[in-house]
Amino acid sequence: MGRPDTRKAVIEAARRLFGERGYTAVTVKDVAALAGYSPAMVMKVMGSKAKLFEAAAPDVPRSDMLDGMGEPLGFALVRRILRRRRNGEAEPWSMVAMLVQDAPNQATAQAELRERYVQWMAGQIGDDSPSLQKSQLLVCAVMGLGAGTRVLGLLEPEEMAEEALIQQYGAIVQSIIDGPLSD
Amino acid sequence: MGRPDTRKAVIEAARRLFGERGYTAVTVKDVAALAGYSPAMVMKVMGSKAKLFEAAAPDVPRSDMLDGMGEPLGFALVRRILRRRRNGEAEPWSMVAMLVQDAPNQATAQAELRERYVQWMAGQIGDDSPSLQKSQLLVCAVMGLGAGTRVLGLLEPEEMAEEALIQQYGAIVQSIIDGPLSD
DNA sequence: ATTATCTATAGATCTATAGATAATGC
DNA sequence: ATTATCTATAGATCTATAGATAATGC
Repeated sequence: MGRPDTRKAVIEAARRLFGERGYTAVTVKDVAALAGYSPAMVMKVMGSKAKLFEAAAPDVPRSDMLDGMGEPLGFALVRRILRRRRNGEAEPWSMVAMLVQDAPNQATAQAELRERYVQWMAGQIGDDSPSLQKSQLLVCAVMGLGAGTRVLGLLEPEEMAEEALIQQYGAIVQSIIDGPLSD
Repeated sequence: MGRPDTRKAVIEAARRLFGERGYTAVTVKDVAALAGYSPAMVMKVMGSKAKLFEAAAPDVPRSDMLDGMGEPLGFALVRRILRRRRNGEAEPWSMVAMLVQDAPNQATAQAELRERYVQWMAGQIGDDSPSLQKSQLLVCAVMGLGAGTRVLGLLEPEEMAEEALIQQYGAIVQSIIDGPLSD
């Protein structure tokens, strides 16, 4: 039922749309159209819309932990969010909450996304024994900036210069990283 | 068409439900049931579900800026969020993003909620000339904690002691308030 | 012959409206 | 007589399935 390619294309289309609009606002028809198939085909290869959602858990922010080096992580994280805003790119951090709240199975989505984002953050810190507390605090702070800027439209460049924002909010994020916490 | 009381009861029920689940997940039938009327009555007094949503813009966090005094605002904000979690109460800060993203008219909802929350925060600071930058940064930081704890389930008491969290995240929030910014 | 894909449609919701009934005020 | 409220239902979507057709492999 469906070549592996079909399945892959469907999941990829779903990942993109769910990541942009959440679960409910995206219809099977939308996903099918983007993938270039009929809605029936999507159902056949995935079984249900809920299963499609689970298979298409949206991307963690790009693992480009490489770029922006030379700058401490806290500042780099903020800078990347503002760069995405400037370029009109999607902002994963602004969608996390909606993806959980709108998911067909909230508990599953919460566990999945929570784990994913916290672990990703721990990996970014790159300590020998990265503190889970630190990672979770960072997720809060970064998610707040993502949602504030992209969902509420706060801190637009006219209201606060990008560089000033990077310095101030970056310092906050960095202070969590440099903080004295351990598990 | 509907006594003023009816309208009030409907809006109150809607405010509660929308504040808990967002727009799409709440049906006119749900609101009607909670208010004690038929769905048709809700439609008659409000015109449409979208108009009902606009009339029922969810509450800003309780204007209990009074309590918790003796403690600086930054810590008090964090403390209140954790108290609501402990008591199983609704967390407005965790719903802001979803309310905007899921609204029938995103632009309207964004403008309305943005203004509301930023102004509320400015009022909390209580400076003679409260900085809008500060308020917006605070909204980001506080919203991040609300969403992180209540939507993603981060920083549960077993993972980080409440008081320690208040001290650390509270210090962050407070540092924004005490910071050198001005508009 | 089997697998991939589509068309057509059932069944479930949901918003919104039309028209009937019940309650209230004069 | 007018206002408040309900029942019944139209019309629009949406997910999911059944069954038909087209493509592929032997």
